[in-house]
Amino acid sequence: KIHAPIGIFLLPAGATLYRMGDEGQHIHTIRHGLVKLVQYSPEGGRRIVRLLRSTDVAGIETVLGYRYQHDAIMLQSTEVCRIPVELIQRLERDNPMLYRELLSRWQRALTEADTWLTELSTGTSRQRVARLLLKLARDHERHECELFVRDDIGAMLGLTMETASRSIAEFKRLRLLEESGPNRYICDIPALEQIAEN
Amino acid sequence: KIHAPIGIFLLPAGATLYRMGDEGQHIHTIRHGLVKLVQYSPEGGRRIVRLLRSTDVAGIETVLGYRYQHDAIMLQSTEVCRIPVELIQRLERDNPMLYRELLSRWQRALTEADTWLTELSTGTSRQRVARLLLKLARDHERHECELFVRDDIGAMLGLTMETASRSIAEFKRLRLLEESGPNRYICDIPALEQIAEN
DNA sequence: CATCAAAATTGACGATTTTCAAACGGATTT
DNA sequence: AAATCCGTTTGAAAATCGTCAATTTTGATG
Repeated sequence: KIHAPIGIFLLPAGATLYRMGDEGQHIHTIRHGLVKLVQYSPEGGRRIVRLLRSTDVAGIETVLGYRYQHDAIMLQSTEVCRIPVELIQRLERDNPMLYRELLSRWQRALTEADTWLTELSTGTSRQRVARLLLKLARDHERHECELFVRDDIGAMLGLTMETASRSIAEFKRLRLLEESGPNRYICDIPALEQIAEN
Repeated sequence: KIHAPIGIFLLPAGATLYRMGDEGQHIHTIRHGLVKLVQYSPEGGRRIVRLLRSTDVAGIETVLGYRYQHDAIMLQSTEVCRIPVELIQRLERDNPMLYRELLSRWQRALTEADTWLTELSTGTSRQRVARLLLKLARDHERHECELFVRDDIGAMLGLTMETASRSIAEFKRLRLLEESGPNRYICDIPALEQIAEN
């Protein structure tokens, strides 16, 4: 029925979907892959505030006419669906059910943001890294997770790259992480949970 | 037209509006005052993830049928307006404009959450405290702000009470904060900005 | 396979923060 | 006035983290 202006794109790791401050005319749903939302503080700090995965939405703020509030950058090869804002606004009239679904994505983003604060921005570096690993590996079958460059891990947890690296290296030595590919690890969930709460 | 089930309440500092995990049937708009949203991590951590002020909304998650995701506790004597969820859902049909306004509050909460991450959860303790003070005092005429118990300041910034206290005490000694009442201070904005970015 | 560049790790040191304890101050109660 | 309570401030030692530099590892490429 409405197929005209929607586009589906496959973006490689490292590609930029949009930049903070851009005026956007599209929202994007993630079909598969992984996207980071990066925000910069006026003082020049850089922080990754969220990760987006399958069914998450990037750039909803444009529906209300705001500029994009983050850089959206692919962490993995990612397929995104681009939807014009006008379409969403028509949706509000024509398909309340689907619109409501959109709202729930909004709330999901908010929940994620809060979790990020309570779980990934408090505690020692070891605890934060453990919680991030759990977050990434828990639902994944085989408890496998693909890690990012240490720099990004630092930006997610409010730590320096070196501190993040030390924790990860320590986990590897303790055999809580078993390498299963390039930057892929199988996690010892119970042991990491132990560290996360202790 | 629809005056029946809406209520306006004046709650004293320390009062609880709702608790994390409660099934709510109401959203609340803040008319004046100050509310903290507190979230607890499974590991037992406690973090204040947002402050709500005039025109902010508390508990929108109930519109989607979710349980409250935070404790909502008054930091000052606060007047709130309680609106039943069904009313909101009727609003979706009957008054799209007002409904759209609600969405924008949703987005505002999300923006706040992200700011909290990038500005109040990174940097040294001194920087974080300075940024919090700026946040509280900037728009306020006379650059006055009312502080909270140190414990709460710690929970907002991801620091211990003692560290927060040390920064504040230091600012007082440097005369960047001049006491103007019980727990009220007039802030030296430029000096705090200097500290915030340095 | 050799080479190169980028990323990860490690070490050493200094700065910051936490921890635990004690002292302090103001307000209220006895 | 003394005692008590509650929150703040301060002190000192220990733990943690950041910084800077050097080294190793990894992955890509010729």
